[in-house]
Amino acid sequence: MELSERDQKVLEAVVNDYIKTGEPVGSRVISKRHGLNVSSATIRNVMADLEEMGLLYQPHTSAGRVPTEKGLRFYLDSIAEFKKLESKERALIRRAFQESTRDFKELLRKTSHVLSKFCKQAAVVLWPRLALTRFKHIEFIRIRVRQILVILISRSGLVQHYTLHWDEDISQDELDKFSRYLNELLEDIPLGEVKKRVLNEMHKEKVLFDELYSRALAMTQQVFQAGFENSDIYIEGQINLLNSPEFTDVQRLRRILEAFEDKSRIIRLLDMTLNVSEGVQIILGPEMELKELHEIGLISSPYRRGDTLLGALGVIGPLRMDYSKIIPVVEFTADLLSELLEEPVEE
Amino acid sequence: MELSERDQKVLEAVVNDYIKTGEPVGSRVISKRHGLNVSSATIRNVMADLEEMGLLYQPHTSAGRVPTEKGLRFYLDSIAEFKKLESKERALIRRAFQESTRDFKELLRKTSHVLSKFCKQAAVVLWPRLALTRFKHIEFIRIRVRQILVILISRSGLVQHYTLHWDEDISQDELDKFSRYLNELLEDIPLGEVKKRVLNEMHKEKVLFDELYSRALAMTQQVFQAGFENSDIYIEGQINLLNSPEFTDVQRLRRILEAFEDKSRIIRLLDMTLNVSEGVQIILGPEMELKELHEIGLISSPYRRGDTLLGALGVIGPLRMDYSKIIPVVEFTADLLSELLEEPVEE
DNA sequence: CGCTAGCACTCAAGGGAAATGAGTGCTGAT
DNA sequence: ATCAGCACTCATTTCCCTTGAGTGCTAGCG
Repeated sequence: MELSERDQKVLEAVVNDYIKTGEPVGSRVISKRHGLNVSSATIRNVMADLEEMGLLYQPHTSAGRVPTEKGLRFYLDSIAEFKKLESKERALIRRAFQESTRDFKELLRKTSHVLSKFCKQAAVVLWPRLALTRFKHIEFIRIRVRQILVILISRSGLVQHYTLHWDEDISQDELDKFSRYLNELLEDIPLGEVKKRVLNEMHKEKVLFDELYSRALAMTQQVFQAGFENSDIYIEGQINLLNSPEFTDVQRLRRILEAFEDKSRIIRLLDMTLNVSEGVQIILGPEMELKELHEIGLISSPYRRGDTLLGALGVIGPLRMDYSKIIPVVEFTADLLSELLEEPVEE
Repeated sequence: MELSERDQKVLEAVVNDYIKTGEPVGSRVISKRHGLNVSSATIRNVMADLEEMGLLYQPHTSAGRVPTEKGLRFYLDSIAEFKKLESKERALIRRAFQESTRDFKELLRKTSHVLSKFCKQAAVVLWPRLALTRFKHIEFIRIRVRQILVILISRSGLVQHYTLHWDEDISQDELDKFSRYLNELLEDIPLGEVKKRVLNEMHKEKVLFDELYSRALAMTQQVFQAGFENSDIYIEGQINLLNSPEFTDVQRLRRILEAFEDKSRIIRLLDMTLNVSEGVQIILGPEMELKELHEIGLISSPYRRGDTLLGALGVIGPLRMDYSKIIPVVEFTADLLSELLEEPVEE
């Protein structure tokens, strides 16, 4: 698709005005407000062309134009240029993180809070993919007969736990031995490799004939099979969606919030973005499979530790949101979070 | 306030119809539908009386009557009789809990899910007051230099953790000693008494001169001071509020959801109910201090283990909700949760 | 040939008058 | 005491008209 400079300017103007006002924008406004020195009639011709290309759309004959999803996409991909976040804003966000503890969960929660506050939209933060974090510590606690609480801690301080039912009752003393054995065995390996390591170990001779070892391994196997899969997500600031006039219609709002309720979908959505790119991504509603979310957009970015992409964070808002503000915020926040997760060099 | 039998019947009819339809109810409907064999004119007279007493209210001259908060209160306290939940429903709720693990958090989350699903309103479940649960295990993990992850497990399997910054760096070996010492010291005492016990211990001679002990105690002191206070709450099904026509007005809805956003208020609210009574309580919006919540009602009940009231759960909905359904559900769910929390006798 | 001024046309949105109907209060009869 | 009947009130709905923003088209201009 080729657009002349002027065509692009007109499209840009339409998108910008539409994002600002939410109303269809007419030719007159554009010819007046924006620097193109042509009459409204000319703009109309251009707009008619853009409409033919499927970039604009007219709600009804006597209304102005609204960008289509295709138009928005084209604008975002080929026309708009997004700056880095201003240093003033950067400082503000940094400050918001200042007081927060270094507790992992707390940090993620804080992140979602900050994002939703600064972008005035709903924010999502995906938990790190467990498989990528490294083993630090495991502990088995006997809660009651045949019921064992398994606690897993990753090197970065992420705590996971899972309640396990076991066929026979095991004393706390023995469980302590399990812990000691496993803590040594699994030291510092990525959680994603635990299963493999355990399987390997199970076939070693010294283990095959040692009841304690093999039970410990069997238990670990089961726990990692069932227990620690759950990736989770923090969603915050859904109320902000109420700010947008497009969601004053309760039915629409309902559909969308319902989609949020089922977190697994959002998780999958964010998870997908992890495989695609390293930087900020924009996914427009109509590009998602979920038709409940057709009317919203997602701006997301992965966060990392070192070179591994751990998880993702993002902002969810109406298609008509302030990309020029939100994109830099998302970008910076992701960087900041990555920075905070960076392991300091041991002194 | 004294009401004749007939007056009560009329009030009841108004409340019931209003709850069902959400519209002001007129005299004609009442004289027809409900078993009182009097004409609408007579009903009108009765209604006029009830209005004078402040139990009913007329939005405008030619509209029917709506119960006032006072009227609703009177109805709930003195007129309505709530049955136990039907056994069919009971079985359904039991079933919903069937598959769930015995993991504490999972259980609470499940509870909020079940409540919101069965009552078709928003549900809240307050975490147990930590102070009332008993000590099971504490563990200190060195995450990085001068940063220690403290994990606390209560006897019922509730896991809490907190990231602690400590002035000097302590090796994992030493931390393990801390754990062993404290696990013995604090065995099985209620968490609310930990601080006292620690303080006591600090003054004992054998501790005063032992560096390890006193450091461990100091650390515990600090953790329990700052870390484990946070009571939390699960809120689920807020979307259900959108079902009620009274909240299709976005502004109202906004106010209410905003109040939800700040969980601490809701926590305080539920926490208060814990001190009042043992059974189901109904708090009507106007009775709360928070004027944001004037338009909603809360039906809550404590849950317990044995004889101690641990926490509370409840349903939040419009003032006009189906009390006759929800009250029994809340009551039963609280009982069921208490039952599930019951510690089985050790075999 | 590209641009523009001008004009007729379209259509959503706003506003006001009239119709509708649910519900009341009061009165006089039973 | 209770009720039938009637006049009255007032929110809600419906309809129609006006308004104004915006378009497409065409003829004329540089």
